[in-house]
Amino acid sequence: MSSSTPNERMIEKLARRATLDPDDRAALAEMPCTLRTLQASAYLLREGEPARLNCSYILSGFAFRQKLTAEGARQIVSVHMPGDFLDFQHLFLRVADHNVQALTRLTIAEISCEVLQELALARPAIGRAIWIDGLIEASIYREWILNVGRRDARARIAHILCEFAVRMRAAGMVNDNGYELPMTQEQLGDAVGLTSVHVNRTLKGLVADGLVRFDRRNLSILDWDGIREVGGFSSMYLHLDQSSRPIP
Amino acid sequence: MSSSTPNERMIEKLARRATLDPDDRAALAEMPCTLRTLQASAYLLREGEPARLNCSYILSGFAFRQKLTAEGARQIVSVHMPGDFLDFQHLFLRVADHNVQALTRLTIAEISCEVLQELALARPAIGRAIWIDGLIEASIYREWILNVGRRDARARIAHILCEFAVRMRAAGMVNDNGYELPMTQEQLGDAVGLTSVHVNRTLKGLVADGLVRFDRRNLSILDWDGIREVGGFSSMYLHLDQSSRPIP
DNA sequence: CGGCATTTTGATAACCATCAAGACGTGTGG
DNA sequence: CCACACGTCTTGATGGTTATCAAAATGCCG
Repeated sequence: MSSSTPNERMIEKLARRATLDPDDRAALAEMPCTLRTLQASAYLLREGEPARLNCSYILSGFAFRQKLTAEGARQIVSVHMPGDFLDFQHLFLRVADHNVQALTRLTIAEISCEVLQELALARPAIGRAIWIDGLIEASIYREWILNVGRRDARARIAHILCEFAVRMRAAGMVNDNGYELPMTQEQLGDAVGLTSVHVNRTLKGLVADGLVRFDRRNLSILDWDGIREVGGFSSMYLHLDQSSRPIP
Repeated sequence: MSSSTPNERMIEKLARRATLDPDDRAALAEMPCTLRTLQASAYLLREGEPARLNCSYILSGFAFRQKLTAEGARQIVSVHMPGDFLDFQHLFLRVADHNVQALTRLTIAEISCEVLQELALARPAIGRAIWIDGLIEASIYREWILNVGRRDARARIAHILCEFAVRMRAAGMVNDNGYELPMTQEQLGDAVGLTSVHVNRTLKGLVADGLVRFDRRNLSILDWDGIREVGGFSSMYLHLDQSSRPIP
């Protein structure tokens, strides 16, 4: 009943994925969770590790998923913001296939996998919402494969800046015209498959062309249509609205 | 009860994802389906299209998912073989965010989304198996992002050849030492973010080094340890065995 | 103020794309 | 059976994009 359990933000996000009735919300709100705070760059999960008994989502701060090649090159495969589930796939898989790391100082809520599974089973709308959330994450992965595989540096960076802008807005994290980009240029490079040096030059190109402004990690998009076109960005793959099919 | 409905192969694959009891299997086997055959390169689903009422999986042949940049460059984001679900995400999402195309002549079984959803709800083990299947697909997407983002041409191609070898074996599609690679070098390039010209040269390099043999689209791996090392391949991300966590 | 991470800039080289053209293979129709 | 057309594979030459190496400038935190 309490209107501000830590779970609120996560519930709101799930409610955007599927219709939750008041009982669903109450069940989620009452789900016991423990808060944990991590320093930037702390690992939440390591590749090869057995799945945890807990499952967590972000309360504040940012996190990312990452994999390494045998030679040690790093690729960031996703970036996560408040409300996002972090190790949700380990509800079902035995072994972690990638690393999850805090991007900034991070506060998460941990809930028991067992409790969440029971809830998903007992209340189909909740299971459905979590499932859909995972499907949308997969859609973002597909777009990232396209981004890294077939766009040049300028388009890649423009695209990821657009994606962040849209997702940040949906998460309520935009301040007037821009947003706080919580990544170094090296991390940005790791997310789009470029070196930090080339990210720096390309980013400066976008700034020089008047498409974005970028002061001390605060990014403002000055010409939305322009940057959208450079990046070939369309938000469809984020399935922000109408994400949920009507229940048959 | 009939032991050879078209659904058999799909059931076997799901059974590798989660434990299905005889009743689960029977329910899946009895699920009505209609067969459809498509020519190579026919579209099963187009980006932007509203979700279908049916959901399909492959009986024979190969298919792939694909996205295009605004400039028309193509990126293949996944390749699918017999037993794989093709438009499963549209159980829940309203709009297709990518294209699905036949790679070879393709036979699929179509089942009603409604029926499958009801089944997934009524029989948790089935819902669980389908869910896990999607989680593994997401894991493969993550590996592909790493592949295209951080490996050079030689490693990229070695890696995808390893992945196909392992998945083909799991799908029972290997003939003695090799497998039939159902892709042109141009399609291979679209899957790893390279041009067909560069795929050709790189492939020839792998052949010249005695790692693989490649005659008329039949690929044999001659030196498994060697090619695995070149590609930095480890099959962990495929979650082939022990994919399913024990039910708490 | 000093130390450290991050950003910035320059010079050079590697990798891969692009363009072009020929070879090979396969299916089709005369 | 041959001729032809078409897709795919192959090879060569060239250029552009991005990586690499190096070092200086900036910003940030203690």
